[in-house]
Amino acid sequence: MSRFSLAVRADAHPLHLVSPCDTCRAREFSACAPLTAEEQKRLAIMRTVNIAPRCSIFDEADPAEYVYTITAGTVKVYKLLGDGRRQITGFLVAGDFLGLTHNEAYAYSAEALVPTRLCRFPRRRLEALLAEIPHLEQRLLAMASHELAAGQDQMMLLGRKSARERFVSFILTMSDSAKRHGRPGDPVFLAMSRSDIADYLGLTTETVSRTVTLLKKQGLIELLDDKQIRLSRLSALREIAEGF
Amino acid sequence: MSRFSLAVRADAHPLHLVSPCDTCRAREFSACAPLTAEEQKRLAIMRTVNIAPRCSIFDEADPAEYVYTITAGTVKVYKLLGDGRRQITGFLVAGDFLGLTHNEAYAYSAEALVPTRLCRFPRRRLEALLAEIPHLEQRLLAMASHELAAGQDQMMLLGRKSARERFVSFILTMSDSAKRHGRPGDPVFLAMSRSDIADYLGLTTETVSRTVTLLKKQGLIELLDDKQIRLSRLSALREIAEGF
DNA sequence: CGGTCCTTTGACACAGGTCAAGTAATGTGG
DNA sequence: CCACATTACTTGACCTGTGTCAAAGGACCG
Repeated sequence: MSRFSLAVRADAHPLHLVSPCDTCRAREFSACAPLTAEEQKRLAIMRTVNIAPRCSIFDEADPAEYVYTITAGTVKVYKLLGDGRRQITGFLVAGDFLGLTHNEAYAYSAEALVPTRLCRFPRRRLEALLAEIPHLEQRLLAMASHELAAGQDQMMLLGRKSARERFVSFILTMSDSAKRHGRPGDPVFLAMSRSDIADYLGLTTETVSRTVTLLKKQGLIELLDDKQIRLSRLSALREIAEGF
Repeated sequence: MSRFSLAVRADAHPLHLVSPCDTCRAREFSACAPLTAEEQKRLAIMRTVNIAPRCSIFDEADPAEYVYTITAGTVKVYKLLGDGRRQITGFLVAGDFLGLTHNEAYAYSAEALVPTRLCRFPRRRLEALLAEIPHLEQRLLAMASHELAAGQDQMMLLGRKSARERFVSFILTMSDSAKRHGRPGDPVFLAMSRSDIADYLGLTTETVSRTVTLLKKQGLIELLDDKQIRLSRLSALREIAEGF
């Protein structure tokens, strides 16, 4: 393991190149020595950026100058069609990587949902960094392969599931994700608006609203204060999500 | 660049660990020396497998023992819902990688569409290989990142596009992909059945059929023999696909 | 308080699904 | 090479889940 890969640990610098998510234990890297001058110099080109809610981080077709890791907050990633139709392709949280591409332009837009802190790194230099830090690349590959699997689940959701199945799948996924990040999984907290949920699930806000109302009436979920949802009958919800 | 990474070139062995697609030029690797005994021994665990049309390569939830590269033919990758609804998440062709996962089970099923040749490699050993061949991992990361972008396009298609927009996007994507692989892009050849197209686009065969008929009537496409489609008014088709 | 935005609810429309039948393509055995 | 079976594709009639449009609460905020 290269000395330099140790340097990108979470507590050494604002950039979480190694993110503290389920597969990536920040703790693993916390025992290493302080940075050398050479390493400090390289890391100096990283910057912490704070983003207010509803602020754009970058837009589709912008030149892809930076990659980011999210250190706090939530980001939505979306694409637009010519006439303004929107599809949200993912919600990213602390520990997630943003902006990785092999093209010269971003293929999607990214916007903060809540007050968000990012660490940014020039993409050109990251490519050089990747070349010399095999472990970083491994980690990125693991993250990409995880994203790929999640993407296939989402295609199944968008292509074949009913509105009810979509919403139930969504809250179950959010619950699992919260648990993996060490937050409570049962009253699920949904940071995003109805219209963001709709654009993520390929529905309209009206349909999402009606679906929630019906699930509530049927005693499958319970709406608590402050965008929290209790999963009242978990196994029934699981069956709905899997299409039985 | 490690000596070993040269050994996985296309002409040295049936396994295209390095695939001859747009970003990966098999030619790049053709000038290197013959394999050493050590390298030959490692490569001996690769096997060429021939698969007939409609034959399963592996199923969702099967233990993920192998990874594959496709050397000839076409493979469809799909997921099933509890009641049998199907979503095809991709069509893979020569040069594509199949079965990469960080879990112990495959997250989807794979089946040959036409007579197909695969090279398979035990996944456990691939992980070891990745650790010592940085260039292979870089290539995989590039492929994964390309797949990720394609997946987002597909989410937009499934979540927000009409049947007509979906079909037009589909044939344009197939056309581009054929061109990248050095085959003609204008009369597009669609190897898959209507029902596979439907399951890929989140539609029914009937809707696909009606959509094709209408596009034909409107002079936007022309159906030739043997599953070939001529893109008669390319710029109009492009506009439809982008939602204008 | 009064405005703005978000969410819910209702009435209705329509794209695409379902069911059914017909036609073309493909395969198969004699 | 031809009957015949089978599967793939197309077309029609009708239905339904979700979208559209409109309006009425609610929540938040200056």
